[in-house]
Amino acid sequence: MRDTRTRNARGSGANLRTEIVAAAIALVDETNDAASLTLRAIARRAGISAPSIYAHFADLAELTDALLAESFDQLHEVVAAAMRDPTDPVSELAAAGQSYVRFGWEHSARYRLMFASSGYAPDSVSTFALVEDAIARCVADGTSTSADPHADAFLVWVAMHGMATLEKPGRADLLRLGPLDRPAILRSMVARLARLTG
Amino acid sequence: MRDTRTRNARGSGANLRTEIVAAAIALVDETNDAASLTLRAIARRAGISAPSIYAHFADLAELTDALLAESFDQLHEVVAAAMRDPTDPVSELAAAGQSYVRFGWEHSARYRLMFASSGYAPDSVSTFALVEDAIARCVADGTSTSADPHADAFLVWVAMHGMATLEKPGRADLLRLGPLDRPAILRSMVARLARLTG
DNA sequence: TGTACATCAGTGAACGCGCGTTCACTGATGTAC
DNA sequence: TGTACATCAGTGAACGCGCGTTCACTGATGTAC
Repeated sequence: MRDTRTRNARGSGANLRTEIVAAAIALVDETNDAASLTLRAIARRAGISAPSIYAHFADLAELTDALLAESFDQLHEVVAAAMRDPTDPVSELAAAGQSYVRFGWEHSARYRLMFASSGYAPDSVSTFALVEDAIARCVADGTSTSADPHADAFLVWVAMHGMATLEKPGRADLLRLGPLDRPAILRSMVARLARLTG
Repeated sequence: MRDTRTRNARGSGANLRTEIVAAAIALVDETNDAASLTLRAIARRAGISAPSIYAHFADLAELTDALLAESFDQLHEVVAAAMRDPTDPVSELAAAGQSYVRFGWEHSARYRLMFASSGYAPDSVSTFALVEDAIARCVADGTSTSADPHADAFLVWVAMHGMATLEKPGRADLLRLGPLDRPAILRSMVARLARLTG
């Protein structure tokens, strides 16, 4: 790793900042453990020496902030992308839920870190808005009887968050639930909380 | 702390085990940070030397397991106690939800630790059963139209877990939700997911 | 009843480790003359 | 066109710290004779 890296050309040293954040994300995703996010481990992963990080971040906390900001951007983009395919608002809402929960499952430690300390971060507001808009379109469509899409979007979000963090594929038998149809379970939750008809 | 402690009488050295677990719980609750759970910090908090822990636990992991087991017991007892007061099943279900979520808020770091690594631990099954029974009583009562109390209890649980970990009092303004009536929000979620009537 | 002894509930010092951070430095490269 | 120099993108060694764990020990106390 350290051997293969070639230094950035003069004037483009800022590229390393992006590489460092990417290395931190790869590290927490692969170890699936937020505790492995140390400054030295991130540097090793990025193929640089530990002090090099200080040219781009004041300290580890600032690096973590950048990781979180990038992660919220990714989550928003994943959900927004999933909502582009469907043609009706009910399917959009379902796609939002599935993609959101999938992100939580696939990046478990990172997702938990995103919501660990600060409650829901300001950066999650834009993703919340996607859900709210979808419910509003369902109401306009006649497929939701929600009287308050804003409040109901919050309920849906809480449910998505619960699925993303509580349920981990492979442990279902503990509750004698049999093989769980997770997409169906999430659809049920979203349908009831967003007051979908039919 | 170290000064005030007097050693256990001969034959009751096992008492220290309980004290160590209590110290670990106090530590994670007060710092609200699972990373502060180090063997040395726990020993300091318990007023003993670090090596003393090894008489009762093979290593830090075993101590953490004991902390988690005790915490799941506490959560179960909190929910069970809250369900003893009400006289109708709908109120029982509401009380279960409120007490569960309150536990998550009041012991935030510890609650997250409980569900961090292993998904929902086997120890949570008994608490799940409390919810399932309450829904079944609602059905028998005619106050729920649930066709599958077992599956719907899972949905309710996911919602409770989501509330317990996502929503932290004091940040509501971020989503322009105004002052949130959290008990009412939780009641809405439970009512819709458990298919309560009226 | 007195005393030697085994047992129990701990302690203090030490180890090697990875950590965040600091400091003086190095070597390539664009720029001024 | 050649060369001195400033700048940039990093590096290597070192620091003090808290950590988990090991080890030899200490001192009180119950028990056997």
